Amino acid sequence: MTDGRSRRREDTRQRLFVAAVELIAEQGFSATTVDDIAARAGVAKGTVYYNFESKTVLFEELLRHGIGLLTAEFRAAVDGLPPREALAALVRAELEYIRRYRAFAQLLLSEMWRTNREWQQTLRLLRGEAIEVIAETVRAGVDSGDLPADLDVRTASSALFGVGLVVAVDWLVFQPERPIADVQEALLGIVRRVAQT
Amino acid sequence: MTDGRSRRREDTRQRLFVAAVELIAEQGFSATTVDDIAARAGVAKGTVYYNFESKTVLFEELLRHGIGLLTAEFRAAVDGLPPREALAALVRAELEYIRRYRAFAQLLLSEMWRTNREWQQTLRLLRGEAIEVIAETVRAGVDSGDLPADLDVRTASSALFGVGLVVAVDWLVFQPERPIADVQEALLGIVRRVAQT
DNA sequence: ACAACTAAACTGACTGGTCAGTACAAAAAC
DNA sequence: GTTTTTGTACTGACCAGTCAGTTTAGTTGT
Repeated sequence: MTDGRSRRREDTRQRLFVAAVELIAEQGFSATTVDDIAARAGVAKGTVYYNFESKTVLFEELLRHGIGLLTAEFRAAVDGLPPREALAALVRAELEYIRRYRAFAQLLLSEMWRTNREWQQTLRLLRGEAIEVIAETVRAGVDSGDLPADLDVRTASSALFGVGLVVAVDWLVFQPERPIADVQEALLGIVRRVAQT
Repeated sequence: MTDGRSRRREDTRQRLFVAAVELIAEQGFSATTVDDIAARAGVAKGTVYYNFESKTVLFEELLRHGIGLLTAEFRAAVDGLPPREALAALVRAELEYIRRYRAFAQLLLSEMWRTNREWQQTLRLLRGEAIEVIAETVRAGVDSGDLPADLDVRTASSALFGVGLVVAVDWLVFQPERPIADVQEALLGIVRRVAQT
């Protein structure tokens, strides 16, 4: 069961993910070479190809892994909460996630709105899954009258997702000395005002 | 003065800018080749190097050109207006700009928060110039009491800039069938609520 | 206990292709 | 007659992906 081989392999994959996410966040997918990733992970280039079909597949699995985690945290955050509290919980969860997986968030922000890339379809799908959690919450709030009736669910959801991302990453990149708690405060304040019926 | 030669050259440079901005918006800087840019501009590769020192310099001048235009429109928009109206005018100007230079906005969103790229310093500087115009307006509003006193000028300004960018580009990429006027409406509503004293 | 065996995991030199940048003679535009 | 553009060919660096060989972890036989 606890096979040392598969544990070792999972470890290598994890190290490759970490190396790849950092480098791609800094430089972008195309500017990051497989040799770079291997070197930063402390493995040989061949190991990358033993563990992943190709550079693109490595990136796609990385996206799946990262966004999957985010979606899970979204689901856990809203669980059982009434709409307006759930909305605040979502903002908190998103920022907490960005704080923890800073490089991944930066990568997401940079690659999210690209077109004409082979992995674009994958990213679009995953983005949809994460936003769907937000959309469910917003929809419930609008239906129950807890949120303004004229709120467009699809728009509000994707805006909320994007805004959290951009504000947090901007803060991390351009004003890193500030505590993330301040961003959370500011964003919560904005969301609360906008959510007023 | 109106030298036909320099006008012609300016024309070529312009065509190269347009080709480059479209390709880089779609694929990113590294994935875009000089041959691609030349081909899309309908120009020989040598012409690119006759007009620009290198691929990187072409991109830097492109950034300067594009953000310079945006900054100018910001300045024109706020000219003489009282703070709260100036703020609304800024949002309108930003969205109008994004509508007109869609590809450039997309490019900006993708490259803005990168680190470790040779042109990053240039971009950071230019971003500062554009945001400074917003910051002046916000500062004036806070000083005169037209905007909430507890508003952090630097944060609010960069947030406003980034949010406009992300919401507009998100709309353009994921819901292109919708009229941009809707985004403007939504954003203005949000900004108005947040700006309430 | 431990040596022999096996398959999984990993290595790194190598290949084939791509791309930024160069060179330059001839042509076109002004 | 000067500036700008073209077209083509070339170079050298770089890089994704391959593969034959090596190491490691677990298994089997004694």
